[in-house]
Amino acid sequence: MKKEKDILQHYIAHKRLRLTRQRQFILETFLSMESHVSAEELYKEVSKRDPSIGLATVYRTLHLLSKSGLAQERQFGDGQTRYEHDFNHSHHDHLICTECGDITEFEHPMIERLQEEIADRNKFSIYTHRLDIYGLCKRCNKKGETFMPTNRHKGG
Amino acid sequence: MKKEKDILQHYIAHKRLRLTRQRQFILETFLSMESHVSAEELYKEVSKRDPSIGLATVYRTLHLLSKSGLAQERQFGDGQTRYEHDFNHSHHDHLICTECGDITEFEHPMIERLQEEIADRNKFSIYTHRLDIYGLCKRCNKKGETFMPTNRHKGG
DNA sequence: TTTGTTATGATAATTATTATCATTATCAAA
DNA sequence: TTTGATAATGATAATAATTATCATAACAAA
Repeated sequence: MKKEKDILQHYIAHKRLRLTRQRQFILETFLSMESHVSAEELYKEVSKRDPSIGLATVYRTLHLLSKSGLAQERQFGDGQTRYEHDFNHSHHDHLICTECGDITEFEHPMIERLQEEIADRNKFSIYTHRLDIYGLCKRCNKKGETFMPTNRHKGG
Repeated sequence: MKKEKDILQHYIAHKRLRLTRQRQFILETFLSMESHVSAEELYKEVSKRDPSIGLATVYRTLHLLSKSGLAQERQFGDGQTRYEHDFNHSHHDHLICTECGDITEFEHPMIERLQEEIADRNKFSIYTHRLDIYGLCKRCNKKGETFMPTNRHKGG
């Protein structure tokens, strides 16, 4: 938290912006929530403790956090942009359950390595990447055991 | 083309829907274009040769093609849903240039294999997945050579 | 303080997509 | 073939997420 505030402060100073009460409070709230929040969800939480803060400011601050490296914008296909914590979080990928919406994070260095290999081969310089695997989580797998095939993915 | 039309026909019969002039024409046009088109782009192309076809029908038909397995909906982060050809196309991933928007496809069986490994470990059954790598393509890399760092990606 | 911005909140505007609805087209059965 | 039930269409209104606008307030430096 202290560290994150420093990062924001540094970015703000660098860009000659201003560190406002709202920005600090939105950052705090963002960090206190679990990752993958939408602007609307964050706004609701922020409003609880400070109803004076507007939705537009939440959107603006989320962009600011993205640019300063504290958050990462992502779309998981439900129509709204979601924001992940992006400081002191090593890169990770996602297992997304299409049944219950549960998101599990995982890391796999070897996959990362292979991606670099591909980038090199294409003279492509990687800025970031996303690997999302969609399917049924352990629990939902169990529920539908009788009629769910176990590996419906397309061969590659 | 023949095969794709058969698939659509089969799906339509199965669901007791109707094979209309519009649906056939939209499918044809979709297949004639490069992959990763948006509804708007497809509509524009369709309109050229048949201005009577409405935008809503293009949207509806794209959903139909998705359900029948001829197209796959995807979001690449530019705000609109894009549709890929999804018949007789083996699974592939994407290198997406954040500068010029160019999308290059690639395949890497080893990465696929590692994903299955992770899924197994989490008792997760894969339905599909997406791996998108964002960065600068060969050409854009060259353009900004003087001030673009070559590997801005975060370590995993 | 004053002064010159930048940020905010309320809300209008925009954009992509979906829903509505009167009219038309399809298709199976007579 | 006609017919009749109903699915599909086109035009457009509605929705939802996000962005722009703008008058007012807050900040930071002199």
